[in-house]
Amino acid sequence: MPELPEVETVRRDLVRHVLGRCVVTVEVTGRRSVRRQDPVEFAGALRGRTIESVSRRGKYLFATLDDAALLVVHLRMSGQLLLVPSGASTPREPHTHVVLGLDDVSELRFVDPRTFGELFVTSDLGPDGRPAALGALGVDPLVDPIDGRVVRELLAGRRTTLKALLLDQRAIAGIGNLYADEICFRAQLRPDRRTDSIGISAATRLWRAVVEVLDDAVAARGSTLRDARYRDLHGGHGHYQRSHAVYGRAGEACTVCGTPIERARIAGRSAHYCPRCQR
DNA sequence: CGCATATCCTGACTGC
DNA sequence: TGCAGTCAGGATATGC
Repeated sequence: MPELPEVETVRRDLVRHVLGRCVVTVEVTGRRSVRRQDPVEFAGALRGRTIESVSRRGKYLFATLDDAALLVVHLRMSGQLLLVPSGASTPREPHTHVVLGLDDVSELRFVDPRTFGELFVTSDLGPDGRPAALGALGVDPLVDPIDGRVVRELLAGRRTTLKALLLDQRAIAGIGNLYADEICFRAQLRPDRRTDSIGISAATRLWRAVVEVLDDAVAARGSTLRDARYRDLHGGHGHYQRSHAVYGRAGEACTVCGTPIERARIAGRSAHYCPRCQR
């Protein structure tokens, strides 16, 4: 499931391969993937536009068009953006819902079996330059400069579990279930630890873990799990799954102390942690 | 406020 | 082997 590192990997691939490309054709076959606006309006807003930059905040991708509108993409659970050079030769995968034909005869395809993902084009931007239609998005650990004071405010500002805080996109944007668990492990903090009980040194450790885990995962081009739901722009796998310490490892030995990794339900999600290394 | 739960959906997995 | 049932999760809405 694409989280910040996977979305960032796709963003970098897009910057490399579709920047400056003009959208020539737009085909919407999956209505659910373009559900915020009329597909005809969506197609009209894209056709003839050139992609000038690609940015990201949390798990949202934004492609800035030459008329200053934004193409917004969220992959949610199973969405993939695939760039296929010269359209006719490569058969479309099942669940291909949107196809953008580009002026270099490549195709940008949106494939999404579970149809939770979505695309839309908007010019209605808030004062922060982000689409007004999106809910509040918190700090992006790889985009926003952040100091210890901000981290302590985040932690003290709510009485909840660490896991719930990490998953709350209004607080921190980009972390999902997998990376939340890996971050807690790296920070040596239990996912069910109350945020208001985390002191200054642990808070420092936590933020270092957030940035390190996400940086490492981006360097590894993200995590592709057994279900192979995440692919990069060219259909390739990430390999950060090889570095997972806890996620998906319930019952297996902790890589540090050998204690079996436990799995519990925290904040409505499965959580994996080492009961010995994490306090 | 915080938390749980339901919703959307399909594919992978589990258990009989 | 095959089939039915369960689980997975990102964002959002709603109820307690």
